[in-house]
Amino acid sequence: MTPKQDSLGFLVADLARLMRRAFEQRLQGGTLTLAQARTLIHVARREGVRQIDLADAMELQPITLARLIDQLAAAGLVERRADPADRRAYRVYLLPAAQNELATIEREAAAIRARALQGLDPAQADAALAALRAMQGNLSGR
Amino acid sequence: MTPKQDSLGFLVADLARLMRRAFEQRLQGGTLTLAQARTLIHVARREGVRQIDLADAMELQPITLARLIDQLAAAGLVERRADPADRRAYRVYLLPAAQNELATIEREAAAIRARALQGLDPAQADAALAALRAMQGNLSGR
DNA sequence: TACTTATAATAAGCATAGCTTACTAATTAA
DNA sequence: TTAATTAGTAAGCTATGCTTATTATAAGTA
Repeated sequence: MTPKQDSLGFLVADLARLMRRAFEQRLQGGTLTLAQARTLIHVARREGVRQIDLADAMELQPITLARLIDQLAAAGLVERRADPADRRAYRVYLLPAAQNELATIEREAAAIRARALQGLDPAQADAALAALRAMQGNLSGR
Repeated sequence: MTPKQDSLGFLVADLARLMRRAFEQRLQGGTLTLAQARTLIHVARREGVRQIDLADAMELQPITLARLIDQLAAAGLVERRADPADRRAYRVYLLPAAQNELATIEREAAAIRARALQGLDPAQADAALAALRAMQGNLSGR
């Protein structure tokens, strides 16, 4: 209705809420929340990573990540193995059950992505994604 | 570091978190949270609106909005006035103190926006905003 | 008119996602 | 060998939003 002149931040927050809602609806009955799914994907991308490095890559506080790993471990999707080189640290690995979940996540994410990008031509969509990544870079770190 | 091939949903969620963090840092010492600020802006845009209509416009559940209005009212920024035509309903109005807050919100939002869009040329930034709005439209309501 | 259904707001209570602060155990540096 | 740093966790808080149920009022229908 209203053209919504939300400034960037509010627009992004809005969009994140809409996407989260869509994702949760699609994963209903599934085991994972959005944050857990995101974590699982990151683990898959860098198996054997230490928690501290994963927290850094995901831009979360270590304790926040520790809880997420707890949940994934409780769900039988990942496991912690002692780091042979540092007795303080764990390394995080996927368990076999994770493959199914990863496939589901990617499928549902693709569906939402398709719906969100409806009506945008591919070049426009690519440009938008690139711009989003640039913004992410601008705001992260520091 | 990593080029981050996050799929759209995760990317947007990520960006929302980064922006929220930036906003909270900037409003530190101020009175408002992000959701409260968003609500205040919407009230300013449609003063005298009924809660149910505001909830609809903001795509929130009525109870969620009611709480936000509670908080803004407690902070002395808005007030509920009985709807003369419907004794079940309230209409929401700004109080004078809101002007200051609105100015602050817009200033800080502009600063974050500038930082996020650093390095993007204006056409690229405009295209990205348009794409975001299109996605918002695609995912909202239906 | 009387009855039923729908609507505006709220109450109670929960879930998700993240944080700060404080602690333990182990590592590294002085 | 002490001092400082680091990896992980515990406890508990905040912010944001939800579901379900309740109350009061409006509006439609028999």
